[in-house]
Amino acid sequence: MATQTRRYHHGDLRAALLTRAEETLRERGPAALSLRELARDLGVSHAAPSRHFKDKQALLDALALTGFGRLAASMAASRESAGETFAERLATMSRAYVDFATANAELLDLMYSIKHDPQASEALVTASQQWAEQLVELIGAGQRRGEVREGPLERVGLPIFATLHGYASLAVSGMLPADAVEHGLADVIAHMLRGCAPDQAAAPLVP
Amino acid sequence: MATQTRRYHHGDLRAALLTRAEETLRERGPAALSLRELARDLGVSHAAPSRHFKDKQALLDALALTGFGRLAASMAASRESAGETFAERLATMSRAYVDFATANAELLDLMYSIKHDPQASEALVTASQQWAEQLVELIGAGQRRGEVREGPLERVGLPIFATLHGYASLAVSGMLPADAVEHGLADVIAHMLRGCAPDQAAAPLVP
DNA sequence: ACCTGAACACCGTTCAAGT
DNA sequence: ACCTGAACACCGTTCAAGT
Repeated sequence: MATQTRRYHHGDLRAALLTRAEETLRERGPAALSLRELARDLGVSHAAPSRHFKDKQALLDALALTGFGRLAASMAASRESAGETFAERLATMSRAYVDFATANAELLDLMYSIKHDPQASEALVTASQQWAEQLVELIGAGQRRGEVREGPLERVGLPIFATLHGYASLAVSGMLPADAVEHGLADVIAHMLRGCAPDQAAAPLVP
Repeated sequence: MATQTRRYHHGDLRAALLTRAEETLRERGPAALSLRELARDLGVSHAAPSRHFKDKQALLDALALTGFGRLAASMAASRESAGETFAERLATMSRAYVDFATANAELLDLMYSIKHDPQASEALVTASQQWAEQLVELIGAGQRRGEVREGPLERVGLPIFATLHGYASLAVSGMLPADAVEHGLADVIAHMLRGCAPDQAAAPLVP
């Protein structure tokens, strides 16, 4: 498709690049992401993106950063609608995480793959830990209510953290049939509750 | 190995490509993997690899396949040295999985990232499920011993599966300090045991 | 059968020059 | 300040031709 009028200055090239990159990632996967194609799609020269991202990795990092931001926001939002008990609130938060993961499968992969990179920016590393902190707060509240067993927050939280992340990861990588994701999540939540219930007390079941 | 005594320029290019590719993956990450560089390293023309792998993806698939094979083998080997009780055997298998993951971080990523691809070969998909089946067998044996609660194997197994996979995944992606991996694993195993203990019975602790 | 060498259509990155 | 256009050094893939 031949371009017609091309504005010299793009209105907000940086934001446009990120938006388009996420679309491409979602629709055609990470291998199909190319700076040159992005520039072409936005009607800009192939060198223009370098004004906003020093290289391709910088664009991927920025994309991951927005992902972590949206994940944390949707988990925070889920707290508003959550119930009173630890079981209800854990279930709500778990659903928020798994929903985000299935709705943003390729992005989630990008978000976590970036972290092997020792070059990863400070901002990215802290952003990646933000959703875990919401879970940690939840567990602390559960302990205060006597619904979660005693112990250091990280030690009680780590297995919950791993379970949730692992389940989302299985769902995202297609190891779970798509129609089994919602159903399996209930079993996973029940497992997490049993695992962190106070001794000698049956964990409350999810509704 | 069916060897031809006669060779043109290289003895076993296919195997050499896979070996070298894994070294590069481990040392310089997936982005640094290039067929042309591989060919250069092995002293062969850049078109030679296409005789053995129809394209780059085919080489990555083959690499992932060897990975799943080795993972399944090392989990199977861990069964030999495992104890009698479900708790001991679960702990041994979990360690085998996490050890493989940390020793082959980039490869593990490749193994799972390949599966979003609907093009993934039949062989790859079945190989990716093989280690899970060993875990399923273990759980079945645990149920027969009365050490794991009743229920369909997939439903009881899925949370264990998710937890183990998630923990390895956290360790691999660097979200866990490297020196915390071994220590955290004990908590994770204890959590799994509590989560699948029969009702009204305390789960045995790992040694 | 296995490999070479050239060719093609892409990349990411850099930089002097334009507006 | 923001972008262009050319240049450079890479890619993956294909294919006629060599051995």
